[in-house]
Amino acid sequence: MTQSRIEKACIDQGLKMTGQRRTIARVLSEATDHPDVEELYRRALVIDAKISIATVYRTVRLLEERGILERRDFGGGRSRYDPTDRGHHYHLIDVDNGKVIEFKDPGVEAAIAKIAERLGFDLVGKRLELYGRKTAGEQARPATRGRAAAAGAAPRPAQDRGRAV
Amino acid sequence: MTQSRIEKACIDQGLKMTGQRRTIARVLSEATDHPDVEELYRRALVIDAKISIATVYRTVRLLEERGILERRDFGGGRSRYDPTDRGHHYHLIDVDNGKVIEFKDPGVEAAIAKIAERLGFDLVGKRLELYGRKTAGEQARPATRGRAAAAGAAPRPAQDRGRAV
DNA sequence: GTAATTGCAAAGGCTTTGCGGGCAT
DNA sequence: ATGCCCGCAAAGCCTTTGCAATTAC
Repeated sequence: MTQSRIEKACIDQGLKMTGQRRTIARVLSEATDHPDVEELYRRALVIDAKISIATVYRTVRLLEERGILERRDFGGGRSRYDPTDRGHHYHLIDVDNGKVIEFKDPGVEAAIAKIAERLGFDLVGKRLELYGRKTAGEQARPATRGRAAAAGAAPRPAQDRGRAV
Repeated sequence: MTQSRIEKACIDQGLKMTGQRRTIARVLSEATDHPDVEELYRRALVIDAKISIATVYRTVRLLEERGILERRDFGGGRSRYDPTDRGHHYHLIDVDNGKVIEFKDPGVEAAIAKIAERLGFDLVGKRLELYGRKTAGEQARPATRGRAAAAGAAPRPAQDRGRAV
């Protein structure tokens, strides 16, 4: 079995590679969405039936501190994770199905830089999230919700009344 | 005693005005920052020494549902509240002291609209937050931290390792 | 060999909620 | 009068943590 993308990043960072970390690294490497810890745990369980969720929490935190992961908060009370090596991008969340679309845009980039300068600040971080629904005409059928769709696309948990915009 | 700005909004919404709601409405009307529930509770206690924090939670939630307040999440695990009648704006958080600066900008506004159109979405919400520090030269002295500064400007709680960007 | 890591379960922080009594309309 | 609201304390949810056993280097 070849070494996963994130595992390589861990090794580059000099992290001690345990079986659990390798498992989590693999799950993260294979993900194309923005899973939360619970979902990472579920996926990890498939590979290692006795991994603990505490380990998942500890690992994502470690990876975040090492700059391998970025923690995101799309509302809903749970943090979601995004491998840094996917490059800088923003997110558009489809409110009908929770799907997250990534995008870049030099226009906003420029506008943001100008704002920071105008206000006299050096940016250390920025967050831009758009929430919307497909424009009528190409409206997606709000998928029949038998079982919650693959997480990362899951409808918001009860705790969330709407979203903090 | 004249009726506060937020109290008027509550009445317009047909809400039953209890003493506690009037208190919270007043606190919200007088705030110029983005307090969290704990801070609202502290301020409300000055006016009504026996108000309960549960009531504050219930009230901000109600006001949010009625569109009188907007819930914001600047990281740190607590929601912060922003009266809707202040108008649409974005936020720049000074990472050195937690202060929140509000701003508007037609440039980003336009860029965002263009992005939504390009992706084929109708926006129902958006979030833009910038995190930065004052540009060197006009660098603010990182205030001596005896007691936590007025909340809404409080340094992030321990739970927060950095910020979900 | 030794310091770091893991699993488990308990604890923590923020928020919600069940319940009996009280209050606005 | 009565349905909504309040305070209290307990519970819920996500996340962290203490501890003893285990593991990577």
